[in-house]
Amino acid sequence: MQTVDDILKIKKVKSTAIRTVVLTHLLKQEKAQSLKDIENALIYTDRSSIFRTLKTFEENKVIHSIEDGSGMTKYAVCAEGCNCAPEDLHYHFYCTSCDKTFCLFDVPIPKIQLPENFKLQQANMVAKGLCGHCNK
Amino acid sequence: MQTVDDILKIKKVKSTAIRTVVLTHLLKQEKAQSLKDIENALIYTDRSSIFRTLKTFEENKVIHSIEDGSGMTKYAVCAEGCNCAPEDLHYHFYCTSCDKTFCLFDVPIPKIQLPENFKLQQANMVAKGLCGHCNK
DNA sequence: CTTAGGGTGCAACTCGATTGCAAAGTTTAC
DNA sequence: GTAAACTTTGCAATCGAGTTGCACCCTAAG
Repeated sequence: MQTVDDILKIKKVKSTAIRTVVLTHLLKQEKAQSLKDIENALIYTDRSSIFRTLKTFEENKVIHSIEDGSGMTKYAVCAEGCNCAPEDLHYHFYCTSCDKTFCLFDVPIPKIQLPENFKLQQANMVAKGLCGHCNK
Repeated sequence: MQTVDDILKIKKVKSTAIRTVVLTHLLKQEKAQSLKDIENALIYTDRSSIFRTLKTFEENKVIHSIEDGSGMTKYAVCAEGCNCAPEDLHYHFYCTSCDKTFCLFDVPIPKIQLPENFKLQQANMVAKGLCGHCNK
């Protein structure tokens, strides 16, 4: 199993205290986290440092960001081997009740037939509704 | 063909000057419009009135909103008979070059196999890339 | 040790979204 | 027709996520 430092090394991101803490936290989550979630979860709090850490991670494909329509960008660790290319996409599910966003790795995204000449670069597929926990 | 007032009547939204102007404008567009787009396009400008008009339209299923990841919510007129239910969904395509959002009415959205107990209410499917015009 | 450069903390700012409130317009009851 | 009740509108102010400027710090190279 990869350690946090392994991941950073592989993705060529210098390991620092904040980065380790943030990545460790993200790895523990089953749901995508917003900047605020992270800020609240870690006793350490400096928005901008966490923000820049997330940007760095994103640029280096350590994590990917999700616009789930909640108004806050959420972040989740990329699966091993993910290049954040269209082929690596997966659906996200946003629960309108508990305000959590899940990565649905197991649900394949079909090829989208785009109009002529359109070029797909990436996609943001978010289904909304009630998660298993809230749908009772 | 439906007039603006017909649409408002069908959707049970009282017709007012602003509403007529905003809806007329939206009907003329081939791309989804942001609040700012509308503000700029109409000589008349009061952000909050347009904003509230859009909210009213959305609540009454006259238009639907799209989070295309550009940071601004975009709005487009619902197709006739649309109830904004999962069955009425369509993909959106956001062009990263010209910053425009298109509704891809012709591309069907396959049924998404959600995890057990999850309940789909709506979805926001945005593909990003280059539109036919920018991909040259 | 000294310097260069990236990383960090703090504070300030941007900008889309949203709200409070009073004025204007509309509808309803009498 | 008129007054009361409600809705819509315009303006100004606020909110909050995201972002940036800048000074300080820490590390690695010379």
